[in-house]
Amino acid sequence: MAGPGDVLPRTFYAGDVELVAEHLLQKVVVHEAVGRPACAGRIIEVEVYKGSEDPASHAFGGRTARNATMFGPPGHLYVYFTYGMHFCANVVCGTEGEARAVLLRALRPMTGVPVMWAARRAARTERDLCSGPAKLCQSLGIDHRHDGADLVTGDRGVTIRDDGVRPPSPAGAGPRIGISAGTDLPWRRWVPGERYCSRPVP
DNA sequence: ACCGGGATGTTCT
DNA sequence: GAACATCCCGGTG
Repeated sequence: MAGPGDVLPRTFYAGDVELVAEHLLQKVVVHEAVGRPACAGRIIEVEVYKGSEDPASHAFGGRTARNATMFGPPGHLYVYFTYGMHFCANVVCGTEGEARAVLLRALRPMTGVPVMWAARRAARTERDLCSGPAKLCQSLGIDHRHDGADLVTGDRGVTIRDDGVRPPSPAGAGPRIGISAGTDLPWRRWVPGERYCSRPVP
């Protein structure tokens, strides 16, 4: 295998979405695109979205063409387009039909950093590369073509791997960012002490 | 450091 | 027509 560590199995994603979110911290997102070096970053900040019962979730109100991937089986990438110019990536969790997902909010760049710089001209510091859900997609080259990608088989080059770094215990927890409903829920999770989070943490 | 406005287009009411 | 799981840039302190 080309990336660091072992690709996470399907069963990893099938559990309770809050636990999966905490266990995703310190795992490694790898994008191996044809014709360019692989790039990878360590997950340091995520958010939980709980499908039809969560007023902040795209799945609130039921299935549509856009959110269809969320309602599918776990271990796939749900990529959506927003604000006319940005892509954001979620990991589908739980069981098929629940529409639960974990939004990737920040990574610490690991490998292929020059590729990330080339993909994100606006970045001024290394922190700027992946310190936000749309920034990390731009740096890693993740877009609408990756919606529905299988993270276990790596059918579109994207996988998530365990290289032996343990998740924090306890993880940081606080309200989600950029939403107007469900702001009372502490469903943003991060690696305490990380400087590359999307926003300063409490 | 913090704040405000504009970019840009898909999705849903 | 409004909202949007965002980001960037230029202002001010």
